[in-house]
Amino acid sequence: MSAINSQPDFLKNFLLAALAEEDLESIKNKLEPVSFKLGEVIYESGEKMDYVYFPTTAIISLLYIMENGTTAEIGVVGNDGIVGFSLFMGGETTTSRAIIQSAGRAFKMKSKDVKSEFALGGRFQNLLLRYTQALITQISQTAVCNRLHSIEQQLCRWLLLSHDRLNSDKLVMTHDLISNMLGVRREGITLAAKKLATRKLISNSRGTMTVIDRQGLEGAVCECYKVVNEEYNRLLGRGISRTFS
Amino acid sequence: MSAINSQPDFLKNFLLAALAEEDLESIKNKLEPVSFKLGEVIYESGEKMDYVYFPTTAIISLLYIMENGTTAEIGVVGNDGIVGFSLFMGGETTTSRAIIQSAGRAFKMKSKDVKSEFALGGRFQNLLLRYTQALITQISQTAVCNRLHSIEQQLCRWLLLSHDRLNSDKLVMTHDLISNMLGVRREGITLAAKKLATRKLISNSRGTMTVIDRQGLEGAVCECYKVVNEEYNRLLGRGISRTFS
DNA sequence: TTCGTTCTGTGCGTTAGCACACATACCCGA
DNA sequence: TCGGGTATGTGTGCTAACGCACAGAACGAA
Repeated sequence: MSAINSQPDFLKNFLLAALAEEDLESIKNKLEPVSFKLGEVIYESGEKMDYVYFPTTAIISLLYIMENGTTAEIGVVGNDGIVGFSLFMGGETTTSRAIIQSAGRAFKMKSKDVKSEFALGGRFQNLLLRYTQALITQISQTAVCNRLHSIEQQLCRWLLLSHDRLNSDKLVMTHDLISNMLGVRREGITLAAKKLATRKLISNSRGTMTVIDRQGLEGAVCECYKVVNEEYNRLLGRGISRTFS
Repeated sequence: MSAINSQPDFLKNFLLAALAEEDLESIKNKLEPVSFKLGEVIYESGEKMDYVYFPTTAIISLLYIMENGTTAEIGVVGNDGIVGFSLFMGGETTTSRAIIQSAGRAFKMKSKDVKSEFALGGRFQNLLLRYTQALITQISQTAVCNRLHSIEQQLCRWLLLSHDRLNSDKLVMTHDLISNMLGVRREGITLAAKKLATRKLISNSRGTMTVIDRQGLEGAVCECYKVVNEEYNRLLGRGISRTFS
């Protein structure tokens, strides 16, 4: 699961890493590694889950699908969090789909095990609840951002959210994929991406976008990005952003 | 607190009403009635709360205020819920403001008491968590609705949300207030309201809007309204909608 | 190498929502 | 009863984003 001298892989997930040694003792044996491909659906709206997932390198989008098939992202989870809040919140299912936005690895844990650990009411429960509050902040900010900000600003936000959760500056994603996430037209993304490329903040080639000027992107993004990040920081004691730690 | 033959007032709050007799025993002595005026701010973004609130007749909006002063509603709470999830979720504060959208009454409970009841892990905890999940659904749907639907559809949704949480068909609210909630221009609301009035779904006079044809409104609203309502129903065993019980 | 597929760039015309301006109508308190 | 503040109805551009259509570029499998 890891090289002899390095930390165990599951500690790459910030939530798991935030647990104390004694909490991890009972949990680490219940974790199983799993890897995901781009576009894979982890769960479907209304479907019961058998597992929750602690991503390490994968990024998962929470997507809402309208009756007419159009989609919009409501939140994103990477190595900062956990996929499957409805299990410990008691609802069992949600109205959104969880889909792999960037291929990678995660650790899964059986629903039953999560529930029993959660019911103990200790640090694990506390951490999951605080994370869920951070996710609520992210979803709220998405609502606000959808209402009030331009596609260009939102694209910056989305690129930064992805960049924070990856090790690379190269983001493997098509304009079409991003447009589905942001709930806008593909052409809108092409246009916004070109503008950002002109300003030398990113470069843009078929199927990949590369972050060139991280600081520049942070200058171009709306306040939504920073607000969410500071809230993660406050709630979980550690930011996700590569720059504002 | 109530007439001799009628149920206690606090049971007008669905969450409290959903508790079993024995759960209420320890809680009801910790509730204090309070009444609110339109526009009153219950708590400010980042501010610690001394109380949570179980509304009975009041309606509270959760509002996000941008740096430039523009606002957008991320959720609404009436007799269906509780204001102050951040207390039991562990974050203590949120990034949004809670403001009275419709004057009325509520019961308040001390933070400390909520936390200790929550920590017992019984039905009270379960109910609060399920409610919070329902709120997440509402916030998510707001995000989606902001992205994909017209002002007219959103106005319908907002009128129905308010109508559900009131005893009257007469909603005391100006176009300006609504525009702040929906994060659009006042003129946009005026226009949309006129369209709805032309279709005889509502009537429109200075400072008040009256629901005339509830069913017609439900026909004009986007799917977002129904989705949230069904989710409340599923999670809390009872809908909020006046029609889809 | 070739052919089909996928991704990106671009150019329309159309619409929703914005900013600002202003007229009117209403309510309440002095 | 008479202002003055507040709420509403309209109009005129303007911009962002949309829907559609299509062309070229890059890629990948046969």
